[in-house]
Amino acid sequence: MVSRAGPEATEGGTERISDAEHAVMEALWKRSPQSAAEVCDTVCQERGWSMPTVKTLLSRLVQKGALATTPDGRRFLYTPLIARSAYVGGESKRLVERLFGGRAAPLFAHLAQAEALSEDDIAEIERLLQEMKK
Amino acid sequence: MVSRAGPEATEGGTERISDAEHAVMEALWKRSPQSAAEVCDTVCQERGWSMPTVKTLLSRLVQKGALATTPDGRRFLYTPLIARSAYVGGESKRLVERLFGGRAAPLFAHLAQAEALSEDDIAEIERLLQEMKK
DNA sequence: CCTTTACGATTACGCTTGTAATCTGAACGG
DNA sequence: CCGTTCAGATTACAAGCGTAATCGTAAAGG
Repeated sequence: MVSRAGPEATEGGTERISDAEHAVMEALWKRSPQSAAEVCDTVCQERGWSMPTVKTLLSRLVQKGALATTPDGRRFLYTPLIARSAYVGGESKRLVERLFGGRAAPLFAHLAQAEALSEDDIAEIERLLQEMKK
Repeated sequence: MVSRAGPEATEGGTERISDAEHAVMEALWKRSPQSAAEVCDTVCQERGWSMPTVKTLLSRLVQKGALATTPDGRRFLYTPLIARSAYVGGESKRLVERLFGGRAAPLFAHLAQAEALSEDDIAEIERLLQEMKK
């Protein structure tokens, strides 16, 4: 094939990862490489999917450049090409930008107000703040 | 009509608001009520949309129960039915859950690490923390 | 060898989203 | 009264997504 006219044929992980795809990525971030069957073991149970679904998602992620495949006998092993931290960072930034004009403090205020912060969270954040000030 | 057989026929804003729809909501959160034309004035410029697009988004939002309409002469005025803070809270929570296992501290750590926190942010967060501890 | 099986690849299909054109009916100008 | 115009409503349509069945083929077992 190779004739795919995608805008970023040769590039690393740029295209957006969907929600379902994200679940698959999580499995592979936890451990990699894994075969499709192994990924399914994890994910199919969590989300009630069937094998074909996982296959599709894996393929799409490969297409998007988010996963690499290594042949292993007659099957493939999948490995993430983008780091979890990069994904998480990107998503967080998107949210902060979309909802809080790019400022993180309002996000924090919101979480605080919504009582989405546990005691532990607060303690840890304080610790982080201390650390940052040094 | 009232015959909408959605799972939450009588409820406030439950259904998910898409990205494009969100832009429209923002315009109406900033000021409301507004007519379609007024919303378009704001949004069409920001996002390069045309009037019909805005109309569609407004309709979908009404369908979803996110906007109310008030007849005003031969047109409608649109008013948000869900508060911005509710939306923002929901989205934030979704993100924290999806990406950080529901704990906010890791999100914070991430933002800190990514240097997405300005001096001001940090100062304000400290202030908020102080307040919360009281 | 030939059949079963276990893969990845291909195809499918309905839903949502982004973006918009067209239709229809009411108001307003003459 | 009648045509023009300006609303909302209806329809459109391609792309992305969630979910999956089917196909083709290579391995593995008898």
